[in-house]
Amino acid sequence: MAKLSEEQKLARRLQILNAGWRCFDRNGLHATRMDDIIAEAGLSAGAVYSYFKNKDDLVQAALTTSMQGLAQTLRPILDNESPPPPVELLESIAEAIEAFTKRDGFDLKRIALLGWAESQRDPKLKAAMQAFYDAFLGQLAGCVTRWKAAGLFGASTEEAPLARALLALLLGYTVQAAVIGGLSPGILRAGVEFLISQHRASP
Amino acid sequence: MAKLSEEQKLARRLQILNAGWRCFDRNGLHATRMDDIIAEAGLSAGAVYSYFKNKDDLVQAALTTSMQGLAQTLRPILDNESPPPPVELLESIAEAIEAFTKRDGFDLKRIALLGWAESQRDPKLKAAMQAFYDAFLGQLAGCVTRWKAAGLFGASTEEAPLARALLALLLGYTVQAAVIGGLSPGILRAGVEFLISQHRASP
Amino acid sequence: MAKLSEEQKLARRLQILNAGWRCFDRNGLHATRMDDIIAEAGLSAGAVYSYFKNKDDLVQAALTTSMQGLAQTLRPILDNESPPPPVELLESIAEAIEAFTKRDGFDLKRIALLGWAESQRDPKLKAAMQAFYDAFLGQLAGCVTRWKAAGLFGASTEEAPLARALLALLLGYTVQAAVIGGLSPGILRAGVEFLISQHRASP
Amino acid sequence: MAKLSEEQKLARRLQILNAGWRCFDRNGLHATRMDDIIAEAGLSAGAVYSYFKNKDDLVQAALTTSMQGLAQTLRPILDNESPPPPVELLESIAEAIEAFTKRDGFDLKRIALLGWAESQRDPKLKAAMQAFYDAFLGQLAGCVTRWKAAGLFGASTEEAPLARALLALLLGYTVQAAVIGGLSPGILRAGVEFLISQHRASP
DNA sequence: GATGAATGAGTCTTCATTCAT
DNA sequence: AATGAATGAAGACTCATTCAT
Repeated sequence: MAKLSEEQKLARRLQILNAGWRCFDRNGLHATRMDDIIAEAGLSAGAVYSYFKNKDDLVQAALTTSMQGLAQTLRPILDNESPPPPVELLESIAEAIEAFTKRDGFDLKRIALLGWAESQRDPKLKAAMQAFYDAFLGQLAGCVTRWKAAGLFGASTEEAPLARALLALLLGYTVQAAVIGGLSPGILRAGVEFLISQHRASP
Repeated sequence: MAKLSEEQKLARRLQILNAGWRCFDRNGLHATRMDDIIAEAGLSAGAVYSYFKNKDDLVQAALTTSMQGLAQTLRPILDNESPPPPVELLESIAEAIEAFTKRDGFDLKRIALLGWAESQRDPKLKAAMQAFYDAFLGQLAGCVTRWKAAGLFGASTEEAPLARALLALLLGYTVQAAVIGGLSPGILRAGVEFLISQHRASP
Repeated sequence: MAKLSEEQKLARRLQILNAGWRCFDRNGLHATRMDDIIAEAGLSAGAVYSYFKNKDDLVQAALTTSMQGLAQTLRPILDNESPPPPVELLESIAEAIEAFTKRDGFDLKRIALLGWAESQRDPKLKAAMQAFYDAFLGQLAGCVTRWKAAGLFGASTEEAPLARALLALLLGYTVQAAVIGGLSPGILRAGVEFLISQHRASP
Repeated sequence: MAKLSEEQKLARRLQILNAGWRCFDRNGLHATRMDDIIAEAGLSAGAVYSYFKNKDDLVQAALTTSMQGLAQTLRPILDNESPPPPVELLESIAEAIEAFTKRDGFDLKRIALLGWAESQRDPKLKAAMQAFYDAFLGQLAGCVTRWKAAGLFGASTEEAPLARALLALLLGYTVQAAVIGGLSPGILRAGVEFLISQHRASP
């Protein structure tokens, strides 16, 4: 049989990854059997095992590929030299997340939940996850710095806690979208706008 | 072995639940073997199985008991007739969560992550989870109503989106605490305070 | 607690045996759990085990007691000095079997089937069964001898094969009654009468 | 391991069935462990489970395959347009049963007893068994009809009861062969011949 | 005597992975 | 390169029996 080109290999790998995501979305990481993924991919066991060393390898790839893709998607928004105000930034990140995670037959937000759970017991995954979120926090902190420079926040505003709060909103958005449903970037934005609208004692 | 009193049975059940929580915290829901829990509980297989029909039953109980306990813990805070302003409310809820979830040998926040993941594939659990969070959202919306009555928010403030945002902050707090670490109720509070401090165009 | 009289003990034993028969009838020998019998008898585990050494002992007792009871029931019919002709004898034996085996909540004919199956793997039971059927065959052979003496059969008639055929009819009656249903002593009698009515070449 | 042909699969299935029959013959349906069958078949657990869903499935197959095979074996004898007289028919059926059931390392007559017992608690098996015996009875009744047409029996002879009696003889033959031993088709034939030889009042 | 909670060896079944063809 | 049959270790659960109270 003809040798596969590098390109074909990558496509095949993605095909398996997609099958994995679909299965994981449906049944979780552990309850999904290799046979499920094999059947969903429409390949043979041997074929799948020639692309991934074992189940753990495939799980890692499914999770990290997802994270890397999201990081790449969010980069232009987060690295924006003059980021829009928090509320708008949050909404556009949420919309980017939504666009990136909504796939045919699965939703990467749901996969993210699986990844968080799995990271509790898998140190390698935990490290990857921390690196991803540390970078995310760093980018958010950068936005805060630029907001301060632009006069949107006072000089005493600390980057780290605010970045944490912003990340919390996005993470909490993801949990609600996956577990409860009924949430959209617009609603999140509205909620945060209402929160900020809290009456303050005049100076 | 005399007939066990209802009280003794409950204590034994809790003993098994604690063993389960410890094991789940350590190794996740699926990778934890019944034997792990049995050994951790210091009982025999038969004894454990006389309190829980099967592994799934124990998992359900571990997850729902945890949710119910938290709901009960938060009730006085959330049903407060004159709730403190958002920032303080968030901090005190986060502190209550912290106090409730930090256990000997495990952390129920980590268990919550496992529950979210599991709820993706278990409809019964998903329903329980939705009921829990719907109630939570309802209580938060109640706080918003009372804040509006107290003049803290304008009349046009909508309860639902704001409740969603507040829940997102708490959920995101939980994820960060479990997955990244380095977060405390105080830091969350500070972050939200900074967020609210955003300069606004004067009216 | 007061000491039980011999009589009470026997009654209690029979109570357990009845529970056993009911359970065995419902679910077979092996699929019936001791707990089933214990619950059906309305006793405690300890109580049952004070009457029967273990499950095998109870099974043996259930099976042999049933056989002994039937042997005793059939004795007057089989030891009759001037037995009625074969067809009538068969019908009255079948009727006696019917009367003996039809119980409240179970049917000892069905238990007999379980016993035959079990005797394939339990040498002790097999021996008991062979003794029972050997005695049965002996009694039937005795009837044949008396029929010959009474001129009902020719002198060349052999006892053993005829006894075997008669026993086969009764055993086959039992199987059909238990497995297919729709059989009664009267139908069996009619069938054998028709069989005997076969036209013979005149001498 | 290339793809197995349908033929190879059937052979493999039969190999497992044979192992099952041997084990069941030796130790009964319930006391036989899957590991016994697996070892007897010389396969791995997984291999056996790829041919039979579970133990119950294998038991069903062992029992029904046996019945189907017997039905097929007896068909030419039972559907014979001019059946030999009852005594000869019985003998030839018994001989066919003997030839069909006597296998290498087991005896399907003994398995039949296990099947009757099991059918008491398994509705699916009970239905299969009833269908099998109903067909058998129908074929025997057909023989009676043909005997009547041939003048061997009077016009008033009823098919059903006679068929029942004939079936009883064959079933009783099976029980005796399996439980007591010492019976052969020839002895059964002799017994029935003696039974029919009963002196009758001349017309 | 009676109870019924506890034990733990024993079974069925699954599923990740391999490798002969 | 590709296949998919075979492996077998691992894990959930049951149930006969005991014995402390």
